[in-house]
Amino acid sequence: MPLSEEQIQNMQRKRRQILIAAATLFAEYGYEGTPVKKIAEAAGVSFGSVFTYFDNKETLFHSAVTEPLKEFEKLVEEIDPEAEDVLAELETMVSKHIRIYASMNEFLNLVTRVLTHYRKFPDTFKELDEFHERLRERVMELVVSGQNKGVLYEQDPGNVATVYTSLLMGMRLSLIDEPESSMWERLVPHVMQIFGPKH
Amino acid sequence: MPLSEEQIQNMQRKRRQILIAAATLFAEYGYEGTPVKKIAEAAGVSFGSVFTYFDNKETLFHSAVTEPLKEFEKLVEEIDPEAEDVLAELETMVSKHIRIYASMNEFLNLVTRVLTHYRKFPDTFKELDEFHERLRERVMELVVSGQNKGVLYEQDPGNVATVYTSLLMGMRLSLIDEPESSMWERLVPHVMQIFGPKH
DNA sequence: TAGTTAAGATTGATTGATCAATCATTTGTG
DNA sequence: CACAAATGATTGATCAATCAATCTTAACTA
Repeated sequence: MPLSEEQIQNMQRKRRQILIAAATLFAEYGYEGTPVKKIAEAAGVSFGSVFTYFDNKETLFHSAVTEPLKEFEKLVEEIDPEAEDVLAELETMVSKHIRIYASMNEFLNLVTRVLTHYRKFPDTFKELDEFHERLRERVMELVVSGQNKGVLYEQDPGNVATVYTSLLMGMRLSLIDEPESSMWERLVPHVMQIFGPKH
Repeated sequence: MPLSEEQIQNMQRKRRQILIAAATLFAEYGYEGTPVKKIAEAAGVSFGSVFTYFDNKETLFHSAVTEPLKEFEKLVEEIDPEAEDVLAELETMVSKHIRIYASMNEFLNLVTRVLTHYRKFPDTFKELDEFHERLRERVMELVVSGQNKGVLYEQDPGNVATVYTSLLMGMRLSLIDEPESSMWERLVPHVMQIFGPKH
């Protein structure tokens, strides 16, 4: 009657496959634009099986967006607001973020869909917004520290953080057909300007 | 047999009403998420009439996105790369753009949908991309002029223009539930930093 | 060990709803 | 009357979700 360890692992793998296929297709074709049938095919699973793993299409969408988000939590934690050399810490952060935003085209497309459709996916939007707020908070702390240490010009740190995170999302949209990561790298010093470094 | 002047005007008005309703609904619910029936209702027109004005739903979408774009052409033309006082010209431009981007939530949502779905709407995407390129070009010329005059620090002008237009789009996404225009206004000096003004 | 049972996962045909597009009919106008 | 615009019922396609039937396997039995 109970499932064996192997069966449980198989089911977990299946669930992951469905999520991956869903994320890819939702990112490419949008929520209404991707039939569950297609997700099932891409995941190598029968149509019916999708509904044994997820109550309905909406739940699947929510999970496909929010579960990968956990992977990105370390992006927030890696920022050290207590860093001695604030400018170096900022440059490391920007460089890392740029590289990730450049490479996560698919997932960020998905995020964009939720943002532009936030009335339709309020719960999903809320989780994204909370993540964004945590990131913004950390950046803000680092900016405050830099201003106190005198290595950054005085500006409203909240606004600086807002402009920074906005710029990351905006670059993802503007360079949407620009997979060339080197183009992105070249923008790092320009992004740094936002923080008002004293030269 | 020929239509009277009044009839022609009525038809043109009807066409405009359909386009306005379509833009609003497409922006809110996306392409697949808005039935033609709903557009017809919102425009105060019968279902069948939509198809006497537009061949099909795709054509209607394309027109709803690209026709309002003509209104924005003056945003590009208003930038004067020959301006004496480059810093003042830049600040005027940024202020104007911020105000417009803050107020055009609906239309820019629509634009974002095309960008994230550019494989599905290649022709529409192309027109948006061309507009973006014209804007970027003008900004670049102004930056070059500012650097030659010595009022801006030397940076790659192309990159500066890219970062600027990216930031505008990104702010629209980040502040998606922030209709408060005053929040946007406060970001003007931060955006100016991108251009590297000498103080 | 082989055979039996039952719990639970898997499947895809079916159902009912929704949609874009068509088209025969009606309405309005010169 | 003649022509063109306007209408909405109809058509055929597509979709999410359900569900009865099938398969898989752990647990039990002799």
